[in-house]
Amino acid sequence: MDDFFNETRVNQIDQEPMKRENTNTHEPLIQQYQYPISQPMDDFFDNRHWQNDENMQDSPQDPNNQTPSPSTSHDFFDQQPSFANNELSSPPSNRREKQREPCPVCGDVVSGYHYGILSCESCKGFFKRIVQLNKKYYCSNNDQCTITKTTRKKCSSCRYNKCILLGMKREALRIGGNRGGRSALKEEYDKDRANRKKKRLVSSSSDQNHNEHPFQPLEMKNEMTDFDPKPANFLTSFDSILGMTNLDIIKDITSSWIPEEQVAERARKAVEGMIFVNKYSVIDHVIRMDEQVLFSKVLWAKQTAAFRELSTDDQVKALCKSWPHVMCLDQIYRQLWFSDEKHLLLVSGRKISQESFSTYFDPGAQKMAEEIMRITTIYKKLRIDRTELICLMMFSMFILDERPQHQLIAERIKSCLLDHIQTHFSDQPARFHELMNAFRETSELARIGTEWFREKKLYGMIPSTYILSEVLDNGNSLMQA
DNA sequence: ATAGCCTTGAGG
DNA sequence: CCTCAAGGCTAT
Repeated sequence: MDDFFNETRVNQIDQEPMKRENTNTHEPLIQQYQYPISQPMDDFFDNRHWQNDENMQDSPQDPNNQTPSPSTSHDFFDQQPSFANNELSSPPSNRREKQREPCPVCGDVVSGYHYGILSCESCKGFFKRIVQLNKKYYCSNNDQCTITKTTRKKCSSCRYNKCILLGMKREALRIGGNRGGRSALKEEYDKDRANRKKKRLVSSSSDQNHNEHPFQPLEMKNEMTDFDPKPANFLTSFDSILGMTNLDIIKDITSSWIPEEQVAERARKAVEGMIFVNKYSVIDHVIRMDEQVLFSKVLWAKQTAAFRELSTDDQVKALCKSWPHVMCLDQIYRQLWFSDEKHLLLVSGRKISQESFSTYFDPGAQKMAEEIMRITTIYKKLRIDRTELICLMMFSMFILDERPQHQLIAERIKSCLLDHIQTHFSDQPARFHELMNAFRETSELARIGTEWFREKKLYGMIPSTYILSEVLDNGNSLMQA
């Protein structure tokens, strides 16, 4: 079963990597709508060519196109890769860049691009083994292990998860095991190299890049300029939320938000050519899209000062714990701003009417879909605005971890939300509590969703080739009652 | 199983 | 030619 899915996904990589067209034409319109209820977007969206995906083109695509990966600061400068003996024959800047990169996974010395990211030899070999031999590992520490050069042998499960989350791609392994030649990911690597070069120029000309954070996605600069640049009046980048006002924080997390249309574009590419054959294929379809949604949320989060408060490992852990919440809130966001009360709107734009839930979904998924519809109406009644929803999503990423640092950030986000409400809804003293009540219901749904996901996985209906499945299926203690 | 070093080979 | 990211080999 796994093999079957492996095959289908692996096959896609030999094709040309996906090219992103600029699809940003609608988003400014969308973002103007702060109040979904009074300004329904349905008309606007109903005539879109992508609203139903019957007419999918069969152009090649890369479902894992989104490649988070780090670039770093750090102090491994003095180490020399032992294999860099051809040093003199290559462009010096390029070489030097590689030398000073710590491996994002373990901190060892980077030897080049491997399976999608810059990494060291050992992590390259590790990832290759895992994928080639189709190994499965389990963590006895609730997927909470920290991976460093010295600890990397201790927990293969956490190491592998970290590889995946940082952007290593199983598909980068060749099907036939052919040696030599160029990587299928060459274009990505070239882009990333260009970005790093640009970034180095910028940081060396302006200031020390002492505030560089190690958890930066590959091509992030590109992504964000392609996507949704922060408004010109908000150019400050903060080191820490400690030095920011609540308003700064709100601006920071809302301006990095990746527009729905661009998430949709990515999700559609990921399911191009797939058809709904049966209920299982719907699960497959939805999960494949959700993977893209999640990547977008990761990109978003990593742009924000609040999330950057955490170490790389804590960021990974935070995502592992909160992804069901994030996905629920994102679906609610989609329902509120882009759908109507009668349909569940998938991120691809496909609509599923409430009456046909039972046709498309198994009973568990049906219950969840219905819950989404119900909880959406609660938020709708409250007339939640975009800022509030985005704050709640950020809040959910911290509140599930009991450690003091996480709780502190969660509290801060909460106070931002409170501020926002007091400023814009001063006539509604109960609004904050009502929102938090709705959030509690959303959390309960996320818990149910997690159980559903586990069950499906147990029955082999969610292949472990999915990142969602492999990396993020570990939020055991999701709920505080 | 790990990780350092070696070999390959398409594309520049 | 050369590069460099894939796969391979092997002592630990």
